[in-house]
Amino acid sequence: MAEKLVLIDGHSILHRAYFGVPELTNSEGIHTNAVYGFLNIMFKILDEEKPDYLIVAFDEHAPTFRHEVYSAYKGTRKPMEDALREQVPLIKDLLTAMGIKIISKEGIEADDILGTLAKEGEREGLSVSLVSGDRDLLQIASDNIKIRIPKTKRGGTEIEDYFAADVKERYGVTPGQFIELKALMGDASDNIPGVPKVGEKTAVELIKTYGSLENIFANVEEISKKSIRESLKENKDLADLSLFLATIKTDCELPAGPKDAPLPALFTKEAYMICRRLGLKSYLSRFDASVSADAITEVQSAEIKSFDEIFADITVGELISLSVLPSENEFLVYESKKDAAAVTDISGLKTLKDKGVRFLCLSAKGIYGYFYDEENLSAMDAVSCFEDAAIGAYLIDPLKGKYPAEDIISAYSGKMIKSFEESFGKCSDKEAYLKDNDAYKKREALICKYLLDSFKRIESILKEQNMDGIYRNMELPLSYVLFRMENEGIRADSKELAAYSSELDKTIKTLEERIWFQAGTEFNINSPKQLGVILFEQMGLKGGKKTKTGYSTAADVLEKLAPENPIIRDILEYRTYAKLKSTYTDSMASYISEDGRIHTKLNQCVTATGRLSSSEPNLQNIPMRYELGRRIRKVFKPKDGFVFVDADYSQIELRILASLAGDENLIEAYKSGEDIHTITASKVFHIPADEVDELKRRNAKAVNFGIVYGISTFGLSEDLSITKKEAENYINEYFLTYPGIKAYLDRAKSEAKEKGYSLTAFGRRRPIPELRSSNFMQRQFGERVAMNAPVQGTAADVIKIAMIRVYDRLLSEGLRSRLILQIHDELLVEAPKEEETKVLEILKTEMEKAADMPVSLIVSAHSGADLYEVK
DNA sequence: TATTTCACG
DNA sequence: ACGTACGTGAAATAT
Repeated sequence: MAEKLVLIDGHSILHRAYFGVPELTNSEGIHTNAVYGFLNIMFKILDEEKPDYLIVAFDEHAPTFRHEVYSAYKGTRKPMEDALREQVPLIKDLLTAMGIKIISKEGIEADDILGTLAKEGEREGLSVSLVSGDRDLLQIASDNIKIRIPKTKRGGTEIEDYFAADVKERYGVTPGQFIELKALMGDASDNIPGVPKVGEKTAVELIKTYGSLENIFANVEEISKKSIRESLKENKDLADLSLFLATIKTDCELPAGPKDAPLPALFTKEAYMICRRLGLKSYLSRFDASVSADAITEVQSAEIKSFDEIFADITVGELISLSVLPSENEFLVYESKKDAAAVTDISGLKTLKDKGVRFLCLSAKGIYGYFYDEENLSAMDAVSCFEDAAIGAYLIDPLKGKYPAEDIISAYSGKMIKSFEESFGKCSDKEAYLKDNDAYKKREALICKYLLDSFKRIESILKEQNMDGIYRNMELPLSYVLFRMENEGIRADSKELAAYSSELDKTIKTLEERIWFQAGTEFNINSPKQLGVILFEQMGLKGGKKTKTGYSTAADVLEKLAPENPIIRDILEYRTYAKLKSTYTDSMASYISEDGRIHTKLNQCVTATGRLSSSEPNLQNIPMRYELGRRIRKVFKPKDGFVFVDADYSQIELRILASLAGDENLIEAYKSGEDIHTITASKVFHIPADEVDELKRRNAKAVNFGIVYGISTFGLSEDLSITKKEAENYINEYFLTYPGIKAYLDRAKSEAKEKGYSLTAFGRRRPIPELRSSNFMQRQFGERVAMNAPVQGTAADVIKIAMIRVYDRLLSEGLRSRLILQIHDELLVEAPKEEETKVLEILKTEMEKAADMPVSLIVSAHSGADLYEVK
């Protein structure tokens, strides 16, 4: 086997990567998408080829990316974006740190460097792979030189490979003729003029007939089409020039040859440091443990000189270590651990708290349990000695979704902490603590020290951004309320769940048989892939490809096919039953704990808008809309002697929108107390309210909803199964009816564009980086987000305030009723029967007065004997 | 691990 | 010419 040489066209691949990978920045805000994409492509090639030699070629002067030349020529495209430009030195540094040979030379284009190296490698008996995004390089292809063109398809990188024969097959010309082809047809992006009037088709035909440019001109009189003939004769010099320009040189003087560039070790300490700084986490795992350990130790040993002095380890039970900083003894830093559940002795902690020690936590919700066994404090009082760095970091950047210590520290103190896995491998906290106690403590000490620094920074940023109030008066006390709610849980009847499950199972079996019979074969109905093949290939139903992997079999697609074949109805029904069984009966049962209750997690630092989320299990998506699923709700019951009291806001988001926008017509419509969708229909369709029929009301309702989502004609037309034209009319009429809404949405967009984020009425931020994306789709998405986030976010703020107030009132009035769930615009309380009336009043009052706005908030509350009854 | 589908607000 | 309504989480299958 011949030795292998891989050549990479540096700028071209970086350029491809930049446009192929969505915006990506590290904690310092440096763009890294192109670097990341470059590495993806490079490592894919290296893993595949395992070459013996590797060279990356760059143009000496970076900025002349092809489309910039194009812009000078045609004036239609933007100059290279800064976000791409700034990544050129980054990738060069990283490649250098990896020991990879980079060749660039004043006065020589990267194309020519690559051409020269490829031919030289071939002469030296190497098999050559030349990686570029630029098809010009195809002229270099031979039997030993493979041109590899990566394409960033959705779902990953695919590489097109061209040996000489492949070029011939694909383009019908040899690699050598490829140059002549280009000389004839020209290439705007390369400033190659070509011959006027000769386009791709003509050029291919000419080359196929005559073989070469020279031969074409020798026989130019034979050419039948007059305009082409004349143009060729007139522009021979242009053709010659184009040929010269299009030809890649293969005889340049270069500082090094292929054999001067043996594949280096790549995963060096220096490279590790750069990957870390750039936040290229997925590449860190490729580094040898010893390399990363070396790199980090260098940094950290400089920070912690005598860690025994500042580190004390309070072992609670045998599992938990808490890191304390005696030098700042008013603050104890606590990182909550998964194993924390096993803690038994909490006296040490309580003593510290009584002494006035304050606790900085990463999830305070997870540790309140060590301090409070009685409920006798208001939410605000309960959190008075706690801080939560994760909540702070979430408020500053709610898009991350996760706030581990290492990330917070690197973002707000600039220090680096090795990830747990890097330090201890794949194991639990407990295992690491036992196995390598010294290292474990040392790491805790570092986290402790830096987390405190980080939090100081977080506090000052919150203040700068006017979110200190939200942090201290809303989120922090809420974390305590959530702790109480999670603890309380909701009772679920496992017997009824099991009974319903087997009932569903019967129907599933029946439907399964029927579907298999109709399909004529047994297959997995749950597999969209198999189902797609059955429906669209075997049964010949007409379905457009909709997903990136194949046919879409989503409900809305199938719904349209329902009249075609009865199997569709059965499949849809099967899906409904299967979903109910797998998600809502079988799995729900596994979450019932010993107390007979389900303790969902109410996540406070997950959503981009400020809403809560619920998981393990998700109790915010228990079926409701259809009777079949809704029946599941009967298994959720209050404990004996109690009832459920449930209260929900009526159209909170639309009311908030009306208020934020200050639209007089919509505000007035709400003040009238009449049905808002009917009023809207009446105004939009210019008919009296009593002539609004079911359909018109439904359409108006859809527009109302659409507006809140950041309406698009497409979305509305899909939702209502109407044409885009009709949808557009609806929207236009809507905006004429409520001009204040239109003005507000425009303002929301432009302000968010200017600032880079949107704000709720309470000052919560949502950054919208998509608004500055170079991708049209992304920008459009950003605009919808800018319209929706203030509305959804303000609603989230309002109910959070309500939750704290409801919690406090239940407590201050000495009631035994407890908040147990929040479902975005709805609160559920478990109340002793005798407190039912009182709780109905408390919920309605506290929720309605949680915010005072031009359109008042209306809450309807009901009680019932199970979750089915209360709604 | 990613994708598809679908439950909710 | 694209390919879309906003916000979630979970299960199942495919990779």
